[in-house]
Amino acid sequence: MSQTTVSRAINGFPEVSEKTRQVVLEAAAKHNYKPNTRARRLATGKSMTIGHLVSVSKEYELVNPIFADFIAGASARYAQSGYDLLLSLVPDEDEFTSYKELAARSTVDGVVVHAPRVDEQRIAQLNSLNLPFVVHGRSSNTPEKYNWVDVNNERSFFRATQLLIELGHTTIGLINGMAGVDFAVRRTQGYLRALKENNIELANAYVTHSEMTEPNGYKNALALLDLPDPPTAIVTSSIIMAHGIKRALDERELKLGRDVSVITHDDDLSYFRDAAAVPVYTATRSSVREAGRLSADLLLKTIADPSRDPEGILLDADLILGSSTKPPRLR
Amino acid sequence: MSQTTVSRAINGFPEVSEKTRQVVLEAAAKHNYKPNTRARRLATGKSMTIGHLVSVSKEYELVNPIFADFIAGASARYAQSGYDLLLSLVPDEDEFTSYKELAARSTVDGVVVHAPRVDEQRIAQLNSLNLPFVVHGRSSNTPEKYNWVDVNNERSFFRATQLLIELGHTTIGLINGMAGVDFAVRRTQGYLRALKENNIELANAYVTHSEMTEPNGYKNALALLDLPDPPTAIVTSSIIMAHGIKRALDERELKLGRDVSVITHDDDLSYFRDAAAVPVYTATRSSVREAGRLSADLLLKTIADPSRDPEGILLDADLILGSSTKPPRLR
DNA sequence: GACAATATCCAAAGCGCTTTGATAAATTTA
DNA sequence: TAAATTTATCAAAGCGCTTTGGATATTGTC
Repeated sequence: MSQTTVSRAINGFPEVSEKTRQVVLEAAAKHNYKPNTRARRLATGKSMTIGHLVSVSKEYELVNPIFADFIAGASARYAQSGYDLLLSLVPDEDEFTSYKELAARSTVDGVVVHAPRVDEQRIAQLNSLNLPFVVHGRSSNTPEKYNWVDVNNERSFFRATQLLIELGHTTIGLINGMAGVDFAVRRTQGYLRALKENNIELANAYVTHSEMTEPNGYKNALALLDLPDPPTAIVTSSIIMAHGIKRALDERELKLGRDVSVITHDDDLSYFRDAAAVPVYTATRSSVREAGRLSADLLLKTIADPSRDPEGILLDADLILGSSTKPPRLR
Repeated sequence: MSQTTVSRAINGFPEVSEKTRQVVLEAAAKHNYKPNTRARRLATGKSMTIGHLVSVSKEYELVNPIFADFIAGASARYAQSGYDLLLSLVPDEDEFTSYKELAARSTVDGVVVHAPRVDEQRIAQLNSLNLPFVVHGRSSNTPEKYNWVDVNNERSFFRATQLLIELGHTTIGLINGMAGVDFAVRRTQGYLRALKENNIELANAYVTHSEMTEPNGYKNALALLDLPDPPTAIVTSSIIMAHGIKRALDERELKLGRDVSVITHDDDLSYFRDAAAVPVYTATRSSVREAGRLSADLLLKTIADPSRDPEGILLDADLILGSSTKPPRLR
């Protein structure tokens, strides 16, 4: 039997009779034969691989735990379509070089861009490389067209802040992610808009920016509590920071909700699912795993049809009421 | 200039003169030429890829956040040696099938096995596939030889429990990971040995097993606190669970340390680094990122020389004193 | 039953590199 | 200066598939 027939039988082409196909498949099963990945990729000219480059800052050396859930969502879709997932942690200064290499060597058929900044260089660069990509998040100051999947950060944080104001809070802190990262900027905008619409003016010191770690949540909460007029409510960008905030409140013998209200953004991470009937934290919730799925779908569609117009998918976070928000105590 | 010369110039073979090499390299740089990954892999017969299969249980759908840090450690080493990292989340019932496929198609040159069970089937299976691998963890009941990198879990939890006993605690709970997973079993053994050596007998109810999530830490802590004779100290397997335990203590208006002592295992996750001068939690600490690095080194060595005898690397966790452990209060 | 149409199958080319074995040029040795 | 080495380069084979363009066998049509 010829190689051609075997190849067609295995890959489901119609040119081969059902009978022959069965014979081939049985023989393949018997010898545990599977077409060699490397040869197949060379012959087809496709890498059948999606790259996820996660940039790691030299100073911080952090790996954002939301990647685990995002990738879990994406990975399932890739598997369904026969794609592999290539994960690479690169020092952030090497990031574009890495993309260029992936493209030049054609190691991957597409990439996902994580944590875009407000003025994200990578997007124009990737467009010029002609490598299909999807951005998880958006980049406010980037005129280019590109595929993206994002949460409505501005609106979410507007609503969160608005809710606190409606409860009677007027001194509200924001413990946000790193300055310059797009989602953090949009969240600050939403927070500021709510204050403004309610004629509340607050000093810049009520907003902090840092990597979203537990220790940073703690440290920044203490800083806010040490202000001359400490906030009675705090909005924060991550449930991990919320845990740090909680620790700061404990240390100051303040009770979450009663003494200080907290609203957090909740990515619905599998290890921190706040799924009680009444959640611990009032939260703007949006599953990052779902975002991973959608990003993967979008990328696979773009790879299948590269002439496709870039698309943006905007997810709306739910505002979930928990027990961490109450009206402010009278002073 | 012939293909041969170009190939040799780029890959640093000595058969080409320095002058020619420079000419080639300059031309390559000018046209941004990089050898095609697919073609190179087919020609060399190597995939230059390491697979990490993370099994995801259908019921839980959890992604252990320690993978993020483990992989961060491993990824750096792979990059140094020119290897790519293939990440695949597979439903646990399909796991062996996935390994078999990777081997048959020779998609990867080696794999890392995560979260081995006490009686881990995958090890014998992988040995039979002749696919180089390293286990992160060990498998107590597996007679096979294999490469592994593990923490001294038994000893760590023995020391942790011993410390609590020395402080005067006699009723000590253990909030552990899933039953059957090797590290959890060894930790229970260490805990039980310390109790036994100090002639302390406790009912089975003082040990709980579950996925290491925050909500499970909370739930299991409440269960322990509801026992007729509640523990004055708790040992737990993850800093994420420790946060859940803390929440349970808050709810019961018990103070961490003063009312209930807690010792946790601390993987030194980048988002939960407990690095204050006096850490919040007394902990058995061992960097999972370092484990990732060591696993990668071991795997790459094995791939380079497949006849190499399997090696085991045993890391000792540090016992770090924090402020979550105090002598028990008098009742 | 002759011819067209269709269903099956196959030989060979090609994917873009690495590597082997050979040749030509430069250098050393006698 | 001729022969023996060494150095520098190249032509061609091959990695294990997919795919193209034919060839052959089968079926259908009038």
